Amino acid sequence: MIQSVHRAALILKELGSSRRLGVTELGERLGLAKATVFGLLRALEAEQLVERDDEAGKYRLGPAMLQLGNAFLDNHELRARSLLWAESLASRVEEAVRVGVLNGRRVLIVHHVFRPDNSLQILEVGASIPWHACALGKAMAAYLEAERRSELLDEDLARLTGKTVCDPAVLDRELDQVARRGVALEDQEAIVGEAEIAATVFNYAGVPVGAIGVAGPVERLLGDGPSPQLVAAVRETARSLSREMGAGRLSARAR
Amino acid sequence: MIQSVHRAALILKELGSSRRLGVTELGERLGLAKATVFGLLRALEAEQLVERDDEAGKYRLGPAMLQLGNAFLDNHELRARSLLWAESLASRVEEAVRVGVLNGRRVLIVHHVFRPDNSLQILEVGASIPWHACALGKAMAAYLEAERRSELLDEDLARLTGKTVCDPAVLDRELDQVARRGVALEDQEAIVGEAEIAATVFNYAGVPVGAIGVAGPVERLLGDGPSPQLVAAVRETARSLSREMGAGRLSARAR
DNA sequence: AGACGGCGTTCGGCATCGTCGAACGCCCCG
DNA sequence: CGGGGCGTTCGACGATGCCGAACGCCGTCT
Repeated sequence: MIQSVHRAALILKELGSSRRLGVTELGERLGLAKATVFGLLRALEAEQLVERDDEAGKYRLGPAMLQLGNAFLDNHELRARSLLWAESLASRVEEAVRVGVLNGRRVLIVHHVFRPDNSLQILEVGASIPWHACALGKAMAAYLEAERRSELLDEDLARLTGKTVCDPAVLDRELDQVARRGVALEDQEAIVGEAEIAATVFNYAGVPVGAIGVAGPVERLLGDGPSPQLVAAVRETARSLSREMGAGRLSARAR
Repeated sequence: MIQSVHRAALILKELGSSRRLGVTELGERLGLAKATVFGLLRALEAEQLVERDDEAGKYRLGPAMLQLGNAFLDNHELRARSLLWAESLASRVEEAVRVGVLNGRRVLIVHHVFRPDNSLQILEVGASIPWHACALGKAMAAYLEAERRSELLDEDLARLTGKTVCDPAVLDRELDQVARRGVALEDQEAIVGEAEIAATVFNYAGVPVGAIGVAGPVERLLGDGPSPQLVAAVRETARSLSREMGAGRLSARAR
């Protein structure tokens, strides 16, 4: 649908995962004539969505991309509403807090508060993680309708560490448990040594729209069993956020 | 050039500055038939560059936008090389550090290290500031070739605060002074109470490719004249970064 | 309760617009 | 000095995306 737009998007995604590429290489990867790729690049360049590397005429993503990515965040309702809650959760439990949404088979981090201890941490906003390898993803998956859930379970569940759960049956049972407990856990399933405790955020209609959770060293979060205070804090924050999402919508409707 | 790509980009930019819009409104703003806009939106939606609001069928930017914005940062050479320098500058002077590049008539912040004092700060990465209202912008403008500089000086120099310098002649003289001193200053020209000290980053060819600077409360940065330690720290950091940018390119060439 | 207006959406025909292969000029390398 | 790789230009063909008009849905006004 709209060939040229589709192809332009393919080029952007290709450039996004490759630092810089030339016209010829892009043409080969996408199976397009050089002239076609060139035309598309020229158009994207005029929009600053793409820019030319100083030398060698190669292309990379352009600054407009960053501005639009930021605009996405600014317009994101869940993110906007979670800013204060995430901040207060982080200072309450003294751990990093992440907020994510489900995007296909991955969780996209839309907000991230550093652990308040002055240590050097990298910002994860914009990162995307396989849903089955983080507590945020499991928290959302647990409340999806059956059909969508089995879609997620059916396909490639990549192994990221020795502890990643890749068996659909095991994951399925885990999701049931998550739904019962109201929190999802993750024990070094994405990064060795790192764990996460997360809970689901719902909108006014009871549909999961995201998740919020605490991430940190496994010994502090899951020492012997998940820390009860952390679980309680995460659950309460998620519930407050859900209420706010619902209240927002309802008051908007009342207008 | 490539009408549909251009129009798609216009839609994205329009959505970026409006939270959410409907087909009709977009059509009006861009002077396009509804059906045309709809087709473009459908294509963009398939790429996740745009998503539909749950109710009311309005559209907003999609999650792929955030991923691409992040990919831009990951691929950004100046940003990558500035990470460590910015961190060490921030802890040395105990103030926030910003790194920016010139994008048209604005400075795009590509990296931002918080002031290390646990205060609540908002991340400015992705923000774009009129070049004449920040030290980063003036640091770059001062070293542009004459033609490009006068382009920047010629047009709308918006007033953001009472202290914003909007007179081209005054700015022109200030830029000469920046070039002589090797640092640019900004005194509450963007935000009342906030000042900045910045220096230019050059590539191997001596072309300004960005700037790095310290931002903070005016009394700490410019108390009575710019703090000499800060100026020295900023200058040294910018020079180190420049050397690294140059070295990177030269070694790449030597291959 | 009914009609209206506004919305997002579908349809189909026309001509525009993007696509492609081939050829060009440039640079680097042998 | 010749070759091969690159990004770029050209021109002609025809697929493709554009548009105006019509549809169906919802909320509102009377």
